[in-house]
Amino acid sequence: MAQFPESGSCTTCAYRPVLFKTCSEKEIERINRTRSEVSFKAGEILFKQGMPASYFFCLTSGLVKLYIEGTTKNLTLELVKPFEYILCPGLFLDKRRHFSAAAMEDSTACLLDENELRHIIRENPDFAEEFIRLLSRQTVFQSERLINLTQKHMQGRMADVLLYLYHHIYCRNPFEMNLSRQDLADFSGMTKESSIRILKEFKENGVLFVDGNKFHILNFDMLKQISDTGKNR
Amino acid sequence: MAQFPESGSCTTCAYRPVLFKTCSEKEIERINRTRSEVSFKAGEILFKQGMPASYFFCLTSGLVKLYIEGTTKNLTLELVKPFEYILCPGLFLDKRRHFSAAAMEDSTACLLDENELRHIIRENPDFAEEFIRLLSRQTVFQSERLINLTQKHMQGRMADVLLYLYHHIYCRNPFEMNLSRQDLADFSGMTKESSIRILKEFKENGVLFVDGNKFHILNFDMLKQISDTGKNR
DNA sequence: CGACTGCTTGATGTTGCTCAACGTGCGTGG
DNA sequence: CCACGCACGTTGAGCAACATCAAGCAGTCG
Repeated sequence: MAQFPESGSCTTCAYRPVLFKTCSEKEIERINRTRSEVSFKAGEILFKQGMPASYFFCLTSGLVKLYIEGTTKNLTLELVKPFEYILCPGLFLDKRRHFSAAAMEDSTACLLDENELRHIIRENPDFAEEFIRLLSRQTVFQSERLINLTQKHMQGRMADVLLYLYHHIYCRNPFEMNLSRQDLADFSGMTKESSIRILKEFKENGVLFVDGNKFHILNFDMLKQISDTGKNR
Repeated sequence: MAQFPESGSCTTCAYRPVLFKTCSEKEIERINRTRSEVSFKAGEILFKQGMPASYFFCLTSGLVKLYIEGTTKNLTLELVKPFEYILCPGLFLDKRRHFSAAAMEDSTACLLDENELRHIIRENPDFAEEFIRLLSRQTVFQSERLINLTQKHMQGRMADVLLYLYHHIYCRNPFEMNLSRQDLADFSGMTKESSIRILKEFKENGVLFVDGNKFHILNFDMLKQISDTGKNR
C-alpha cells in the first residue's frame, strides 16, 4: 500500500463518477484537498473485516473483490470496477468493516475520509439522494443474491456469476478471466471442485468455451435459461 | 386493507421512532397531514414484489414479514415489528417493490408518500443521515444472512432464527411463536419437514422446549454454540 | 360428518461436499 | 542448474446433508 505522489486532481478527473457530478466546484476542491490516492498490487488486501473503518473508497483503476471470510471458506459479495465505490455500511454504524476487500489486479483508489463524506451528505441534498440510491441498489443486489444462492442449484448459480461477469465486469465476449476457480467458487457459493465440474459440464453442453483463463460464452440464451430454471426444480 | 378513521396524530405519538426524532415540529405537522393510516388483518398482504412502490411504511402495531417469492418456495428476509420501517429500496431506484410483505398478526401502519420522504431527506440532514444509517444496518444484516444461509448447516441456520426471534421480536423467553413451521423453514432456508426435524432434534438435546406454538429456549449457550459452529465443518 | 390445513414421521433419492491423488507451472534456495 | 515446495487445476470415489414423496394424525370450520 504505497502513497502516490499526487498524480491528478478531482477537478480534472475525466471520469468523475455519478455521485460527484452533484458536487459544486467548491466542494470538489475541498474533496481534492482531503482525499488520498493509494495503489495496491494484485493480491493485496485493502482492508479486512473487523478493522476500524474511516475511509470511503472510489476505485480508479483495477478490480477489487469484496468478500466475507467464513470459518472455512469465503463468500464473495461483489466485484468493484473503476469509478465505482466501496460503500462501507459500517461508516454510519459501528465504524467497522463488515467485509474484507482485496485487489484482483493492480489497482488504484481515491480515499475519502468519513467526516468529509458526512459533511457533503449534510450539505448537498443531491449528493445525499444519490448516495441513498447507491445504498438502495446494493440492498437490492444483495437480496437477489440471497435468493440466487439459497434457491438455485450449482448450475444456476454459476450461470448467474458468468452473466454477472460478462454484463458487469468484462463487457466483451471472449474474455480473459482473472478470477481463479476458487474465486468463482467463492462467488457462487460452492467448492472449487464443484466449480470446475460445472464449467466442464457447460463446456460439454456447448454453452461455454473454456481454456485456462480464456472464457467464451457460446450460448447466452441457454445460459440465461440455466440461470432462470436452475432452481430447486 | 381498510382506511382508518384518523385515530391519532404524529405530534402526540408517544412512540415516534428514532428517525422522526430528528424532525422539527413543523416537519412533523407536515408529515401528519400527508400520512395515511392503514390496518391489515393477519395473513393479509401489504404489497407484492413487482408492484409499483410509492409508499414508505412505519409499522405501528402487529408483526409483518418481508419475503421474496421464489419459483417453488419463499425466502423470508426479515420481520418488522412496531415502530420499525419497511425501507423499500425500490423508492430510489425503479419505484418497484423488490420483495413482498404480509401481516403475521393484525397490524396497523402509517404510510408516508415517497415525495414527502424525499422532501424531508433533502431538507433535514439529520434525517438523511439517520435514514442512511437504517439502510446501512439493513445492508449489514443482509450480508450476515448471506453468510449464515450459505455456509451453515440446518442446525446453525435454525439456531440463528430462534436467537433472532428471541432477541429481536419476542424479547421474553417462554414465548408464543406466531410463525408456522413453514414460516420458520422459509426464514432459515430449508423445507418445512427439515424445520420440524431440527426442532425435534433441539428438543431431544434439551436445548429447546417446544409444544405446538409454545417455545422455550432452555440452553442459550448451546444454541449460540450451534449457531457459531453449525457451519460446514 | 367431510374437507381442509398444518404438523409429523419414515423411506428413498439426489445434490454437492470431502478427501485423496495427480499433473502443471512457477518461484526459490541450494 | 536442479530439487523442492507451493499454488492452482483436475478427476474420481464415497458419503453426509438435505430434499422429495408418501402417508397418517389432530384440530377446525362449515
